[in-house]
Amino acid sequence: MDIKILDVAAKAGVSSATVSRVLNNNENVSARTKFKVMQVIREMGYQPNTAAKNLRSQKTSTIGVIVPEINNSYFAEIVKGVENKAYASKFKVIICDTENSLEKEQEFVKLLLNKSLDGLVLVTPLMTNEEICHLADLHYAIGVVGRCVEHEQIPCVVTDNVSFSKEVVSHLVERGHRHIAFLSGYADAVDSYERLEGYLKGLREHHLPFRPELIENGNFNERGGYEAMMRLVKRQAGFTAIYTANDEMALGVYWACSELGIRIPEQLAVVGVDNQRIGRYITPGLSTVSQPKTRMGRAIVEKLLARLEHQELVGERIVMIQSELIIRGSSNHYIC
Amino acid sequence: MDIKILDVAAKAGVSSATVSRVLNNNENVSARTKFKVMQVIREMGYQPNTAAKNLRSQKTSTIGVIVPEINNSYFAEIVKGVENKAYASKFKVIICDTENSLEKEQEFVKLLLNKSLDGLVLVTPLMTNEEICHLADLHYAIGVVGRCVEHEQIPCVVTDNVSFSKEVVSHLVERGHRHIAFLSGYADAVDSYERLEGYLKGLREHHLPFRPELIENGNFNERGGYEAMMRLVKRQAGFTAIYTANDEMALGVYWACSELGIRIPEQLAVVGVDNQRIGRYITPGLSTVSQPKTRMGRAIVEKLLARLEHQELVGERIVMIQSELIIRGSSNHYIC
DNA sequence: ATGAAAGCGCTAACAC
DNA sequence: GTGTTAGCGCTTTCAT
Repeated sequence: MDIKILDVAAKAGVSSATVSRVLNNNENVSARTKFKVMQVIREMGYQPNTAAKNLRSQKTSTIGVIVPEINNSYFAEIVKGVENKAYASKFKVIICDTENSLEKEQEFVKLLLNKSLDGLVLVTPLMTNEEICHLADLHYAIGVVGRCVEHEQIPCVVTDNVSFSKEVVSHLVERGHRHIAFLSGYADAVDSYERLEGYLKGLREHHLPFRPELIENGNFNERGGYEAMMRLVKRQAGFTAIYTANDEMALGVYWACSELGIRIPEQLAVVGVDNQRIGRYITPGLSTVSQPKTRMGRAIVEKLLARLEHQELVGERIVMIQSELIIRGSSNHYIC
Repeated sequence: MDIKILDVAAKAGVSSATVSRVLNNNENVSARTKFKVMQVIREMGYQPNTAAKNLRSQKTSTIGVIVPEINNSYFAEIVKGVENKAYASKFKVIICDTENSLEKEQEFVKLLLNKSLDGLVLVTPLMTNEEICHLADLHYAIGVVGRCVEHEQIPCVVTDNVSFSKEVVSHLVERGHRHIAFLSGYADAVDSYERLEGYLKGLREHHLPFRPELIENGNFNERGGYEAMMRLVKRQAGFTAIYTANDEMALGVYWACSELGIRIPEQLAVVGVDNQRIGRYITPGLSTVSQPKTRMGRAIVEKLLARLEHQELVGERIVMIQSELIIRGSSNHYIC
């Protein structure tokens, strides 16, 4: 059997309470005793039993993180930030890759209820805001990334969709474009909606008319982008630039253009969002918006751990992370 | 305070032992009692406390997985397999992204010692085989992916580096190549070594001489591949094809070729390993070897959980996962 | 088939 | 500054 605290206590000639105090850096231990105990701990290779500690202290030093798919660089980067920050605070991280299954997500949430987890990070969750708020009402510590949930005690890390989308429009206008199409993702995604909003605000700022026939939906994936672009072209609406709500759809646009013989950027400027690695390798390089994903992960953990420590949220509830427009060949061309 | 097993017992008019039996699907409970207890559990929304359960049963239903970097599709896919399989068996997964820090890796291993984890999966670990074997000697459940550790009780999931490398050579020979260069990763990496071995065996099989001046090291990254290719060319060794130990270095070769005006595949055939997504988008498409990463993750968890259940390893200790050669434009050209 | 009771290994309130 | 001790909430003999 393993060594337990009483074994250490016996060998060090003190009580288990004193050993516990040493382990938990309690003030009330003389330097001499502390030294002695530490020495015995090292000698015996003692490791405090986590389950016993958790049971007694009603804490686990563990948080969960739920992502739709871990094998997607966007989420993997966020998870990295979560793990790194948690590790720095001696917290463990249990992951859940839901594969877009609401059921699996809800199943995982039970780890909060059965006290396997001190807190939970939801990255673009499938659950409704009501469900999330309900958990927070029950005083569970929740943090959300990529969506804004209206609840006093829920910190949210979001991106500045509206602001960078306006920036994209400004950039295109500056290059001489006046007819800019927009490809959204699924209609009900917040990111989609907010990027559309930013696009519209950008147009207004530059006194450009909003033309509904220049809006299409591409479901956030490559094929969807391809098909949306085909529909747009067939409509003969006339546009010289396209802003796609993510890089994936931009790839679909590239694909469509190569089939249709449309030259990028001379005949069509393209700007995406996500700064996927591929964008740097395709020709021409894809202009895009870069979001500091790892930092987003770190930020939400910071908020969550503070909430855990002080029993309530501290500081700003909503953390908006600034993104950066990266201009590459696909939109870096002046038209007259 | 939360509801505990005694509350359920009281309300159901039974003892806590009976409730526990129901929860753990023990045979010795009458159908009637079981039904009644289940009903009360549901009514009260009872959730068994994990820490108490863990403490009492000396198990955690949790495994750890250590990867060098989670934000790398190769490892992310493996983690996905690990998580999916674990979830299917009601196990939780704690991740550790070491960022190639041996220290962090060793720190994480302590979770095994302090009983936070029932088992641990090491993906291309930094630790020495000795360290890993030592843990296994102490009867901790360990699984290794991407490296073969010689220990009775350690299951290993590895790829068929030698065999697919031979296949790559055969493919190139079939296209008419007789002077094939090889770019290895870091010299001490097993993958590097085995791929080199397969390359050499492939040459022998086709009665081609081994020419040491055609071997270079590119550190598994893009820049390294670029520099290695430059050295190779400067050497004027004369070769018409190059096999790089991963796709990353192949990208470096593309880069070098574009600077040097070498046409792929007409003047140089290129084959990589990993089937990174980028390979499909660059021009010409990169021939590569695809490894079923998610399946590797599932496989090691399967082994590990079986080992946990039966207290010892069952079935094959070494699982070799078959890879697939994907031929794209970069090598699909016959030379005379 | 069910209940009583003894811990699992630790922490913290209380006593000295 | 240190020791004693009572649990944390569950599982599992051992009775019955």
